[in-house]
Amino acid sequence: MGISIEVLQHLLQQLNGVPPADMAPLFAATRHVKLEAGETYIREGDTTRKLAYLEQGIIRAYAVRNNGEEATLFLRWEGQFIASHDAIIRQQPARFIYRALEDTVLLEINYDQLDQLLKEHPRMEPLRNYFLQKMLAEALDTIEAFVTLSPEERYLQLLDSRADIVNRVPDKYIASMLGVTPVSLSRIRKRIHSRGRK
Amino acid sequence: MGISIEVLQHLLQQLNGVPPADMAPLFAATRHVKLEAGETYIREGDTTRKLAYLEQGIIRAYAVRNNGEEATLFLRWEGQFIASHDAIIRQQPARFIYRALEDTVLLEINYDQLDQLLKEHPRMEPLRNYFLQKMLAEALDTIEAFVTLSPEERYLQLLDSRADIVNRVPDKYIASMLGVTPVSLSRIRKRIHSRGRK
DNA sequence: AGCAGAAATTATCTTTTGTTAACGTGATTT
DNA sequence: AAATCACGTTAACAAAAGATAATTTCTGCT
Repeated sequence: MGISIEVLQHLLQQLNGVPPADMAPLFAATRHVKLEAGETYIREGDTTRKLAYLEQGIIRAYAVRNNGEEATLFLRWEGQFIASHDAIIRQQPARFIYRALEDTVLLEINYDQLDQLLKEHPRMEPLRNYFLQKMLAEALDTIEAFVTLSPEERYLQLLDSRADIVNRVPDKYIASMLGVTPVSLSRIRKRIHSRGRK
Repeated sequence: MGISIEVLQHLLQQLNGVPPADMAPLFAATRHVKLEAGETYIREGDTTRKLAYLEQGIIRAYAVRNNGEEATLFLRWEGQFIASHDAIIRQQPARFIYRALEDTVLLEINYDQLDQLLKEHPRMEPLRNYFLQKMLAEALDTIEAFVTLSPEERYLQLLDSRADIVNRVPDKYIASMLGVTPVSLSRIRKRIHSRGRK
């Protein structure tokens, strides 16, 4: 089924006691976007400033390297926010590509519109803080994993915390997110299994 | 010498046209903190919510692993912001330690005070957005480097962009920030030099 | 200047990862 | 049903990194 819009509404209410009435103009500015599996949401060079809440599905953000290889930066799934970072944070064309791995439903808002809205309704600023902080916390967790854990440990951690996501996503994307090649991830899995059997 | 407070003031003015007069209460709530080289700014378990602007010096944030080893998450230097992430973002005791690598001068504000201030002066919200976005952008860059570059490439990139910082910081901290051991960084350096000579 | 401790390098050996290519397997298409 | 394609696994070898310890170099301090 996925996570309904009510969850988001509930979340926002909790944030800083923003009363539901105040949120009407916000939701009025949003729209639902449906992506098919494999469809691109944001492409390299895009300058549109989008912020979206994932109601259903998985989106993969990846960079294309000089040699043509793709490197997955992160995955986002239902209940998380996704934003065109470069455009929003740096006023710069997107360096990354955002593509749906499954059929995906987003609740999207144009960031410039949101900006305007927050100027008129400063009471809702906690919303912006909320997703910025959430994305920052996730990013710092990722960095922590890179400096404190081996690839194998990172994979085990991911399995532990998000086994459902790991099973929904092709291994090659998991591998590049962990900073290793698919071949290496395959060996890691083999090692884990052979140890588990003993 | 370091970067003076005027730079910060100037920065804030540019942010969203916050008039200087509005900033008086903000600066009234700040205080200068001086740290000696080696002094700890935030220790593991701390719950104080601090946000600081680095006027001079370098601070290292690191985690202590189960085996007692330290893993450097990041370095921050003059002109950057530093915040007790766990306390601010997650309302959670700090998992990381922040320690000055050199004599350091901070312009510090208590985050709860800032929160209060921003409620009274919503015009200054862009300040909060600014440092959140800046920290997020940096974190995403770090993640990008981890998934797209080898340790050697990450080191070269760091040398390229921040040679001054690399030279001010012991190699072992640089190494753990890059996700490798000091021994390995030493070999990387050797490889680079030997290639450079040819 | 000389000493002590920390930091960096080097050496040796083991483990892991990268690279390339071959092989199986399951899904999709025609 | 056959062919195709993408994905994961396996193999073989090269390159890099981890672990440990010895050694050298650097730094701070008295």
